[in-house]
Amino acid sequence: MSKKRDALREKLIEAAEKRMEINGLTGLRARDITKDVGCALGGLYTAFGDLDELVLHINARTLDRIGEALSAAADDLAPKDALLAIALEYAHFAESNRPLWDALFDHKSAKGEPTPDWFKDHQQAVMSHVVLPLHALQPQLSETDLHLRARTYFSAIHGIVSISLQGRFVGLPGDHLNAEISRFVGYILAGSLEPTSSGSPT
Amino acid sequence: MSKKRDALREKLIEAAEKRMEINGLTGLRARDITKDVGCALGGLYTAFGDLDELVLHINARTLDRIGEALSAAADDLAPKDALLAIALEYAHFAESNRPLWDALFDHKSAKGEPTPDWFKDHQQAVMSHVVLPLHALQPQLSETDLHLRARTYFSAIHGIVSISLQGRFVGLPGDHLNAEISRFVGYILAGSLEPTSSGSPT
DNA sequence: CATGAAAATGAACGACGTTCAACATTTTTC
DNA sequence: GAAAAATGTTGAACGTCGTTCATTTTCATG
Repeated sequence: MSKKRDALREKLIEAAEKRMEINGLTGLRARDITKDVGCALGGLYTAFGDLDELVLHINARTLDRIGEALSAAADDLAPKDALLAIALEYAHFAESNRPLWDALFDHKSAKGEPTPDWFKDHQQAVMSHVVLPLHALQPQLSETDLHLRARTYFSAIHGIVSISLQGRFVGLPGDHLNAEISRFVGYILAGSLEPTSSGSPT
Repeated sequence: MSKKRDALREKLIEAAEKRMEINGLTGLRARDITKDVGCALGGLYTAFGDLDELVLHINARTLDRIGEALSAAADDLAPKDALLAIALEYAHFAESNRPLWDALFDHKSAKGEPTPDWFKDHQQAVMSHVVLPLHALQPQLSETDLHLRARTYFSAIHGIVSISLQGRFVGLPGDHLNAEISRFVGYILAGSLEPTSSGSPT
């Protein structure tokens, strides 16, 4: 029933992803993609409701790749080492997959549509690689707090990588990224494990 | 000689900024702006080379406002308190100026043009509010290292704020932002001042 | 007032995402 | 297997956008 349809969807995602790896998110044209696939322009709108929806599928794939990369990097490591390895691997992935990684955060759905649940699952899968070592380090945390801390840690690393890679911010040598991350993670781990720092800082 | 021209530029920036506060960066139309100002569509291109260039001027204004806000927040505080206050104020500014703040990071020049120097100056001015207390805390740092650490600190806070505000990431209560920032800054300050953590972490 | 340079104008252009009436194909029905 | 209904595919056409540029208007100067 939907065998052909699914095949077309897959081919479109593949072609669009290939285009995006070269020209980035802003260089993605419906006409180019459909030409690559060999279907009519309108065909894209029988497979997806939107060009945004197609991008969402590409981004889901990218999230999965990030998840695999983080998983491999943290494999077998002790919790603290895992957190550092994840941060460094995240930076490495971003560097070596710039257009795809950029699209992950540059893309905003034109209409006000909220992020679909199936996409959030892919995000969650990435986040789980931070949750695991964090849980090992701080087993007393509630589920909610654990996820809050994981998101905060991930967000901070993401910010460092993000602003470093988009060199448009005030020029500073960009190859110090790994060193900055290592030092920064060191600070966090040292600070968060201080038994005296349990009070709220003011 | 260029009095009228400068007046038009100013009116265009003002009108565009007002539009952006309501409809965001993606809702910015050359036709709307010029209609608001009362000039012809082409008039925008006698004042600016580009719509992107106009956005750059709005963003420069936003950076200046952030600088003022951070300055006021850190006023008179001890270095460690200043760093926390800056982080919290940055989050507060982002929350209460969403469209303008979003544009600051969503905007990418369509062509490959690098960020102009005059714009980097505005960025630098913001960063200087992090550099100052950091220098007080770690006076032994070289100029380069100082700016690297400042950018890393700013980037991390930015990442936390950024991912928290764009709620599309896996749903977690958003009003914990301040608490997360406070805790996180506490970690960094505690960890970075540990005399035993001078070795490279592994 | 005449003149020429500078600024302003808005119709026109090309590129884009999206739509939809027409056409083609597959499935169902008898 | 033919006819009919449902479904899938097509690409010309539409509306919107940023941008251009031949033309007109403005205005300081001789």
